[in-house]
Amino acid sequence: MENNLQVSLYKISQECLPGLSIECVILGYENQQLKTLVFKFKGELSWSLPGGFIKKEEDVEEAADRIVEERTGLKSLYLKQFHVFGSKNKSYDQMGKYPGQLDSWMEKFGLGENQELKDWFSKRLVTIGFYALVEISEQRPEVDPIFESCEWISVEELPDLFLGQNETVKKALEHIRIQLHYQPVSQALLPKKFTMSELQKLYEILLGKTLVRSNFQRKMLGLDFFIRNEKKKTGSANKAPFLYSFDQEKYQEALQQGIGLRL
Amino acid sequence: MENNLQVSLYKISQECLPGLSIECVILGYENQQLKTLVFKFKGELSWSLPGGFIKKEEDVEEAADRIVEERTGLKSLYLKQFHVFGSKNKSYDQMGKYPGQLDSWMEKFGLGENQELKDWFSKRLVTIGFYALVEISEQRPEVDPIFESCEWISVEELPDLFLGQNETVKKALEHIRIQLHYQPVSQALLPKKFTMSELQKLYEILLGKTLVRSNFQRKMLGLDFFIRNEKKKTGSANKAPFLYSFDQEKYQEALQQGIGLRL
DNA sequence: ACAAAAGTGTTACAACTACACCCATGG
DNA sequence: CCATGGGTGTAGTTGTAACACTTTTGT
Repeated sequence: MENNLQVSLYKISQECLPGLSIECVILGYENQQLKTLVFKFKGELSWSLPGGFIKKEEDVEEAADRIVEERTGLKSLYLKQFHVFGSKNKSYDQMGKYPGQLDSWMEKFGLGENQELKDWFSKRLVTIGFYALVEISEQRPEVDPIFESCEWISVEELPDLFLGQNETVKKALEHIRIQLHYQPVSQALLPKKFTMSELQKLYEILLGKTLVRSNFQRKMLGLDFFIRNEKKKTGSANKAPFLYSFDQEKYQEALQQGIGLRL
Repeated sequence: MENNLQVSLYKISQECLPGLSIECVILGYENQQLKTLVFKFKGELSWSLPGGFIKKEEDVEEAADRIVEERTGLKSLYLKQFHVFGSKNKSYDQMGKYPGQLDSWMEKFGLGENQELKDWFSKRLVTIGFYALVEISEQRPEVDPIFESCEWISVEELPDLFLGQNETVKKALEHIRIQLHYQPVSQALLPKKFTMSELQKLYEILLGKTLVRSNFQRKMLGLDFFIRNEKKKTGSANKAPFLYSFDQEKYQEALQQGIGLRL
């Protein structure tokens, strides 16, 4: 195990571009909450966003795809870079609560005195932030050797992540909020078929305010890129809502122009 | 001269982060046209966006500021990263029309057989794209030793720039267009005091469509973040328009929410 | 006085808000 | 048949589009 880790890290330091990393805010939507996938370091209390490095013979966007896939086990429907974090102070040597922990960290994971690894991880990092939008129910996150576990946590209740990562999440959310009318955000976060209530809840969370149910419904359906499917059996004592899905062609076209709604 | 160039390039290769560059789309507004600053290589017909590298002890944003300042001679009012170009094929070895020109290029500029420089410039590049918005009338662009001249050229009439740079400009414009209601774009491109016509022309260019003068004026003034100043003497046979400026506080506040206008 | 551009008014129409009402479903 | 949540109707308000009208300025 420890050996495997050393080998795979060594491989990274050989195959990847130095000093340039990717960090992913993997967002999903579950139980009417926007959640992000965070990983817990082995034997520590600190949490981290999943990240990785870019192979020398790999496009940056490909790298992000690969990294998300390696972490969640499934291909993300929607992945987008949103910001470069280029503070001169950022490096893996600043992991955890205190700086200068690289030595003890390497020891803990049985990485010994490998100078190449040490050089690699003590480098200043410029990080490209991506956000991925996935449907939680479809994802089976796998856990890396250096991590103990992972968890979907509501973005409202995130613990302290190391270094700037809480800021990273915040920035990703800002970005998504602004791009809501230009990018297929709801499509990526919702299942193929969904009810108007589900769509509304998502909008409410992303916009941070409550919306009037009846008006929301008419405005959305008025946009004319939804397909009405069969009704959903809720199993509860109320009218069965219709399930809707996106009309790909019309949806994409509308996004191109920007969805001009006042919500 | 050639020696100076060699020294300064050598210095870059020593002081900067390898494989990571910055490219700037410096936009200005003049004669009712949106223009970008492009540089012409010495003795060649090809044009390039201004760019540079990030020093090891420098934030990425600082680097962008410095690079814009080095090129235009003035500090930009507004500078923002908008995209990372991470294609695995991008490198300075692909300069000009054909790949593999690095050797002849180095020879032309009297850089000789300097292996360190050659290594530096043959590396794969990941490029962070920034756009800068400046007021053209205030700028006095200076020209780098490797360039022959620079010019403000309308974004509609750009010549072929090398590699992906026409795409870079296009992407920057898309970005600005989407962010128009969330970022102080017009403030940065216009002089401190401006007329409603000037503002309208700018919007028309950014949005790519014509707007009705009278309605535009009322909608804008209705937003309530403009200050009306003295009238402008146009020197022509017509009514003198008011000069407006931005009420900083109210403008920023409105941008925070997003300016909810249908134009 | 005239041309040109700025600024204001007007009217019809579209969109949005708020709320009321009816409909379907399972207990 | 009632509680619950889905779906539609409507009146009042606000925002927008199109175009006409008035005002100001230099020639």
